[in-house]
Amino acid sequence: MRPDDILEVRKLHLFENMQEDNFQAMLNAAYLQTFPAQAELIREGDPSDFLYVVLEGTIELFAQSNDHETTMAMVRPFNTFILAAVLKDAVYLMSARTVQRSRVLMIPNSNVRAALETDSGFTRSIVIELAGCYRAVVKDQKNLKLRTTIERLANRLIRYHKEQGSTGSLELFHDKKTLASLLGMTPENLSRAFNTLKPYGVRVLGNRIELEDLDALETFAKPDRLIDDRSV
Amino acid sequence: MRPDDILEVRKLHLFENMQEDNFQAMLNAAYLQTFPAQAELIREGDPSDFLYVVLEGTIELFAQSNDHETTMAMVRPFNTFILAAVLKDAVYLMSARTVQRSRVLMIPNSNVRAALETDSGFTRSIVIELAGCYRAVVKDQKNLKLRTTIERLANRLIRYHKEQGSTGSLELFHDKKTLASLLGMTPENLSRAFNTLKPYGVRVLGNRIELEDLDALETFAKPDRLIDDRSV
DNA sequence: CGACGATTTGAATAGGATCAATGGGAGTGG
DNA sequence: CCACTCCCATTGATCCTATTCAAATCGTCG
Repeated sequence: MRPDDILEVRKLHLFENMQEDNFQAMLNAAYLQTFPAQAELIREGDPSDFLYVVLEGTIELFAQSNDHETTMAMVRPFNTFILAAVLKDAVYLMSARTVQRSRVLMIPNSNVRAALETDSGFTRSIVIELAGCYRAVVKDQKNLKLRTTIERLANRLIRYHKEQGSTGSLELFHDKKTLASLLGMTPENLSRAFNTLKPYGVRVLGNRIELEDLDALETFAKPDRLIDDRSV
Repeated sequence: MRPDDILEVRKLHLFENMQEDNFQAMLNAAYLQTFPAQAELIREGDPSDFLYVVLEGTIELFAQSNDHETTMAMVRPFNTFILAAVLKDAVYLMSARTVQRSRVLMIPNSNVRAALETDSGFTRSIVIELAGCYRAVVKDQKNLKLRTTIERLANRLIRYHKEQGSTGSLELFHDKKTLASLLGMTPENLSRAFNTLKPYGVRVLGNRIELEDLDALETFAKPDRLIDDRSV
């Protein structure tokens, strides 16, 4: 692993409270890998072997059952995925593949659990990270059960817009197909949903979306901080 | 708190790895309360103040937004709820009310976090508990996104049947209205879904459901251990 | 240029929601 | 004890959202 990579990883929330020697030991056992787009990293049902930390790129978490497939989440730097499976030493509940070329830190299962036992700073970080993951899924579920598809799209646009600096326009960092699945609808429906939002100033230019009347869109979308605020 | 209550609490997974003096300190600060049916325990959006452990009865976790309300989960003994909010010292994402008269242990927020710092056995239990909660919600979400309402009902019946000892019949421990909301459908639709399952041997007798042809039902439901098995 | 996949549009359908009305217990008060 | 009420559950009819199927368009890449 390159020295600047190490410095970068060291600064992640997950590791910042960790003792230096424990950190070194864990890093020695870990792999830093770069995957091309569309690479399958893990498959649901397999026993967990690594904790993954996304350093660059985008990872799609998805699940299948019954001949259907759905996108569960998109993981961006600098977040982890599949943490719960590692902690419980259980099988993965979701599969993961890269969307773009991505750089990923892979920490063997046993090393994570060893560090958990010996390093209380790390344990604290893990607890916070895991609690954050839990709350994210709960928000997702509220989103799914309490809103229509169009409301979900509107609120997602508002969220991405804010995350990208509220410049009046935003970039979708994944396919519309994937966005549709993430929001729990079909691609055809997503396309129609965009049309429905046109009167509220939503303009679609490929992967770039312009929000020309944020007030109107927010009035329609009724954002709810207990669903949409990632920081809550 | 009565001595036999203390013994009972001591045996919970969450506390069994805790040091005796830490356990005593925590219990001294905790409240053991009995609530009548339909009592509201917490409201979403409020800052977290207690970690709750259900000792007896049933608690409904629900959420509201946009004039709609949905049941997120039913918590039965001996599970905790609202753990993530306590750990992050954040506001609750869900509200909670009793379904039946229920006995609940309430541990103040600060005591949970103090014990987390000082007792590594407790920390380990918390991590496992939280990871379990996370995986439960992920399964719920797969259930919602990958199955139709009828499939969800069929698999839920199979699950309850197994949990209650596979005797050929099962008891719903909550209203059909609540079950409908939990499964993400309307009460009217639940009623129709039961009718649709009649050819597979599902007989409804008030709160008691008899499964007269489990094979047929399972063939229809296609249970998936990565969704339906609570132990995975 | 041609091929392929992604996106959009259109038409038909299905699944589920809503609205309305009825039946059925459980609890209440006379 | 019985009538009354209220809430839950069921049933029917209709509406609406979203899916499916089909086809056209667009853009990208070789």
